[in-house]
Amino acid sequence: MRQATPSPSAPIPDRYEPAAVEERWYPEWEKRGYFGADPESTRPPYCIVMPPPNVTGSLHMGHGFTMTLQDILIRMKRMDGFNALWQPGTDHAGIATQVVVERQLAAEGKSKDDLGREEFVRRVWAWKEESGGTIIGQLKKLGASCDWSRLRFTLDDDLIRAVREAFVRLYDEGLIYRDDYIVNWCPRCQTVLSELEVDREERDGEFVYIKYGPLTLGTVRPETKLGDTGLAVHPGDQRYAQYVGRTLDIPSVDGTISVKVVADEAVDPDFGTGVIKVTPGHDPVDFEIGRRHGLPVRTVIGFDGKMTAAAGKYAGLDRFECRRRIVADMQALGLIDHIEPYRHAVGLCYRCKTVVEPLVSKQWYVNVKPLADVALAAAHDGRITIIPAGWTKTYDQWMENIRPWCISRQLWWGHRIPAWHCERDGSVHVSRTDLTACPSCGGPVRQDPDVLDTWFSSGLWPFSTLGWPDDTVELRTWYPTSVLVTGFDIIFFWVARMAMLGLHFMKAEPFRHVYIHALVRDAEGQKMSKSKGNVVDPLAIMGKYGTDAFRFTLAAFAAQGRDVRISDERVEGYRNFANKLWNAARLVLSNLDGYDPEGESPPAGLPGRWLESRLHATIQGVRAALDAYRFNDAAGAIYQFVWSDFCDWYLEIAKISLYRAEDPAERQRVQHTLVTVLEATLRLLHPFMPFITEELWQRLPHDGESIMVAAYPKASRNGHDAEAERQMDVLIQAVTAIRNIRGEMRISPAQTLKAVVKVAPADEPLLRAHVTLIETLARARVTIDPAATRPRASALGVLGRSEIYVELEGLVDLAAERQRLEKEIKRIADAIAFTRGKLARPDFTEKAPVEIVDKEREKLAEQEALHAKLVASLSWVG
RNA sequence: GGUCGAUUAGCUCAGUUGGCAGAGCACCGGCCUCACAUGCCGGGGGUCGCUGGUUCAAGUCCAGCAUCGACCA
Repeated sequence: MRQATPSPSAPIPDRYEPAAVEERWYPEWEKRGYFGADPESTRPPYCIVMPPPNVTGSLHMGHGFTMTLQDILIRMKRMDGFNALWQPGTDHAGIATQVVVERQLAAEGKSKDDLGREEFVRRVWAWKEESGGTIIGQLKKLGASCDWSRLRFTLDDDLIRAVREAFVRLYDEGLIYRDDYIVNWCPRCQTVLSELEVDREERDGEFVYIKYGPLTLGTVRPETKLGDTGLAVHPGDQRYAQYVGRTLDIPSVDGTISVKVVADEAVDPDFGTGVIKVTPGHDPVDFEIGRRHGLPVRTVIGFDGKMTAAAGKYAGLDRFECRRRIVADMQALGLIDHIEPYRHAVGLCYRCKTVVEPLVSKQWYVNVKPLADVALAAAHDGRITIIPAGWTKTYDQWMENIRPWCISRQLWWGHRIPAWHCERDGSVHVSRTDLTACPSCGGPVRQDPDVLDTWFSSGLWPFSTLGWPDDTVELRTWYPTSVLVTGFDIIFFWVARMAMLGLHFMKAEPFRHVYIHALVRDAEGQKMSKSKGNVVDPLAIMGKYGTDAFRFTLAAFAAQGRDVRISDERVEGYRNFANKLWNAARLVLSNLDGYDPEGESPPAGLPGRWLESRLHATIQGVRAALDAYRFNDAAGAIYQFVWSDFCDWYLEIAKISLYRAEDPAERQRVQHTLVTVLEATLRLLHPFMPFITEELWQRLPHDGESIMVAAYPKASRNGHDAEAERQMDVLIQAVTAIRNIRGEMRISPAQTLKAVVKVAPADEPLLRAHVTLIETLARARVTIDPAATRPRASALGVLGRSEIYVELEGLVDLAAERQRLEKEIKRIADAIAFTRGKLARPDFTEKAPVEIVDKEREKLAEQEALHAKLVASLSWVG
């Protein structure tokens, strides 16, 4: 081991100051090319494609969380010898981005139509150029080690080519088609929305019972009465059987309308009066009923949300105003039976919260059913594993009930649909290249005005970013990718689409694992939202406590299946952890004088062997946890090791050798243990806390140019040292026993105690060899004597078969010790009663495994011995 | 209405094959002990939501109930 990039002269502040360290190392890593992955490398591939954030967005907690987890995985795998690619990118986010720019225009008193399509799109690109770098810069603040040289944007030329290729192929395979169908329409955004883009919200409304000729029925949308073309009842409903098949002429608010009565299973006979009006033009369920029974579609609400000419005297009215007017008019005509208050779910545009209007229109669809079947199979035969497994069911249910995917959007920002309409013969032509004339008749053509659903391009992401449709070395190296890390909220939007399209075009799953994490919430468990004003800004947190503390907090709380609640207080705790590590390293670094990194490593003493054994267990635990995406377990194991094993115990022990350097060899071997264990710990922690670990690692003796490219620690074959752990356990117990007496007796730490150990023969060599350790850590003068008798006025500590007497003469009130003993006696007596009870039951002794029963007997014996000692010792303080 | 999840210390949460409940924070007591007061030492605190069942043994498995939440309709 050599000191590669030492900075021994630089003073080490006594607090960790993150800002300077972060600013120094990230550019350095980037400059040295550590983030770049080489497709020609012979190392085993590992790849994560980043779920692309909105190009014009900025980093929020959700990003911070998911990107931290991805960075932990990629850094760990990179260090572990994999050819690790973290593929970054951004999404054009069609509707979201368009809405933002429309708002900007509105602030200037303009609309997108004032500008025209070309100018508007230019304007969006300008906004993209202006704000597109923001989130990238923020990801760098977070320490994200993606290969920035491969950054992609969903509207890059090569990705546009991939989208066109995919569209044309699906079209040629007959999987893309156009259809007149009822869709969710946003009258504000002037576009169709997929089912997933509609948010449901409970609202108070009215359930209006209308007299409908001879019948009465209830509806929450009286205004759609103008579009009614039928009535429906349940086939088994005897009350209305006589009407089924008849056409009724119903006097209404604007003349008489004709409706046909049909019987359909979709009607719930127990809801309302059991009769529903059928408005195929404005309700998805009614549309289906209409199709089954041949009812005509009558559109009375237009794309602008206003009543159409077909609405007669109500034409031109806003749909909600029309509702009020119609109810009033019907009331006047005596057509209202009664009105009940009613709470029901309305559909809202997920971007602008306008109430969506179901409307019939011609749209482009993908018949995803055959793709879904394949995607479903892949999740069941082990090609795709979803973690935690519980989400598989959600994925299954969606795939099993999948409906045609509406992929056209009436937006201007996005991938224009590669279809051309002939203005002469009306034919439609789908093409990879732009058409200028109709291939069949040579007539003039114009391109379909619509753009594709954003998720169509994101669905290609795992392979389009790697060069598809070309057969690139990147694809051959990294596809299928290793894991997709994302939140449960986009399982349908994204995971499902990628699975379907990846399997379809690549004939292989896009990712082997899907790790689904939870949501980040505020300290009270509320979902963060701008309107609630409870948004916690990750950049503010990072600025206040440091990036490493922020990342570690997220990892430490990332228990599977549970949301993460973040608050300043929690991050502060891990800021303290970073500082603890910093100071531990400071202690080590300031005691390395005379240390020869190249020198022979002397065999470690007991504490060193113990520490190495603990490190070994920690490495095993961290690796196992990361392999299983149990980030909280991994973080917890390191935290515990650093703070408790390394700092609280080993460093305190090490000081004895370092400060009382009687024996240079002893000092040398302690230095060796300190350096090697700390160095390995830093590497183990690096994926979680990249900055502080690099900074400290560079100051320690080390091999290599950066911790980022150093090896991830491996658990050694014989790493577990059971004997060292057992022996150290005895010493720790001895120290703790004395400290406990001091604490309970409220004796000042400044007071050196006098203790006598009546040692059991088996422990005598151990305790004699390490008496200084006990004396120092317990602040006591300790005498080891197998034949010791108990001094007058002393406190008793029991240590296995040995006893420790702490002299209290003149130090404390003996009544306090008596109290302490009595408390202890009661505790043990309760435990004995419990164990005896267990052993007294024949069922237990006969049916439980022998080793369990033996363990209980052994325990009872120990408890009884301890009890006897404590009881006997009462007389010493009486 | 359907599906899934949650309910463990004052708070936030761990607890992977069933074998006498853990952490962090908060709290109480004692300490500025030469790495760290963003710290050190010691301590108190839980009938593991409720009711049954399986088992020698249940926080852990099964059933039902209650409360909360998410998703889907």
